[in-house]
Amino acid sequence: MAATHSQGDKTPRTERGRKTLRKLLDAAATEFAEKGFHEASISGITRSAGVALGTFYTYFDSKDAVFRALVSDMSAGVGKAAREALDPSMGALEIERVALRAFLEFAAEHKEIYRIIDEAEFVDPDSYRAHYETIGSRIEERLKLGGESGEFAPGLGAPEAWAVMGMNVFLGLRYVIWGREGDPDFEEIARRANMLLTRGIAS
Amino acid sequence: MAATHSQGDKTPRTERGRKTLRKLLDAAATEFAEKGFHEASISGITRSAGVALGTFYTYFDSKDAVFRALVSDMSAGVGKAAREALDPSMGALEIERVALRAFLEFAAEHKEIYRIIDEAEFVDPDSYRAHYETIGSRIEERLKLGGESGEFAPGLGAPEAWAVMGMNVFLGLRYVIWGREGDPDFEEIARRANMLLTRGIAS
DNA sequence: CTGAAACCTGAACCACCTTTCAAGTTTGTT
DNA sequence: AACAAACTTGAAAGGTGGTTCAGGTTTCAG
Repeated sequence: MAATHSQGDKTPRTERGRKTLRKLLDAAATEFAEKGFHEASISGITRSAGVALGTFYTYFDSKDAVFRALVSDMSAGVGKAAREALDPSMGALEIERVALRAFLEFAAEHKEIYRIIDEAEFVDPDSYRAHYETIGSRIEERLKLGGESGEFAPGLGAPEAWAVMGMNVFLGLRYVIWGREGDPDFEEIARRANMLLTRGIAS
Repeated sequence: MAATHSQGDKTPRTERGRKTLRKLLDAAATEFAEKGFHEASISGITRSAGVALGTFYTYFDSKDAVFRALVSDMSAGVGKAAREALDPSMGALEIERVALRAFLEFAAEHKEIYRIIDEAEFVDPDSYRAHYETIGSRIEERLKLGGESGEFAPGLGAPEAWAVMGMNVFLGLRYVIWGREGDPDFEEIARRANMLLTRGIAS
């Protein structure tokens, strides 16, 4: 998970620096995911990264800053995972099914995301909102495209996009983060959600 | 919003005590909603309630305890609102539409809910999970009932229930909490979500 | 009326953590 | 080799805010 931290004259200039930054980011992801933003401590992060406390401030201005860097990294990661799984040659419904499965798989490999994105609601509300609005817009575009091609009903828009996004997020919460023994696998979940999109739940 | 705090020998025994407890709970709801759990302070709560700092500990064991009391109150409130809006004589699809509209309206009147429930993920994970699992089960039951009556497809279960719940929650987030000028009204949102449930999004 | 229980008060205690900084070490370039 | 810039270090400054407590006030049953 690469660090694309936009601002700050804090970019490392030597190999050693880049390695330390990486160690700090990884440690921060773990620490925040395990304890949440407020319970997490800088000293915990630096200890787990194996560097001194003061080193942290060579790379980040504050606790908030490292959290923000993490949120934008993960947000970008989700988008990337979806984009890579998709292929414009797929049918519109197929695209939605594959996107959901890719999201579930990504979440399974990065369970931290839920905690970190969710906590952004409190620590960095703008990023939180931006995260969901970006994803929502992307879904909305896909729905509109499907409408134009005749595969979807015409007139679909933001409400349907947010409905689809909410569906996906909650299925991830239940079956990935809170997954239990005997739960259906991701393929099955994606199939059933896709069925719902295809024909609804009416008989 | 009544306080049904289960445990603790902290129940007030006099009229004055009951009034103070109420003031503290109301103040806490506002304070937590405005600032979030960690930014909120006991002294802020007591100041806003018009009592001394120490008084807080006459009624609650800790900051966590008052938060937990609030979460279970609000969780109960959502359930109550849905139950009151529903009527067994309605058709299965109609029930889902009305439940969503009732939820949106309840959320509009109690915007604190989103912040407080969401933050429970970090402060009181068990309550958070219990909240969604309770609601999910209730939806699942409705879907199964609809299946038996023939109005819904047979074989609907937890995955569909969580999909519906996610849909509802995200529509609330986008159109109630983050509502913008020119957004469709709740009736319209509920109608479109219901359309999705009725026939999906395929043409 | 009266006394015990309930309730209220707010200063002080205390534990915890972010952030700073001055001094030392390493890296990479000339 | 030699030097400046980059990097590291950890003690300590500086703040915050939850929690306690001893002493005062109010309530209400008897």
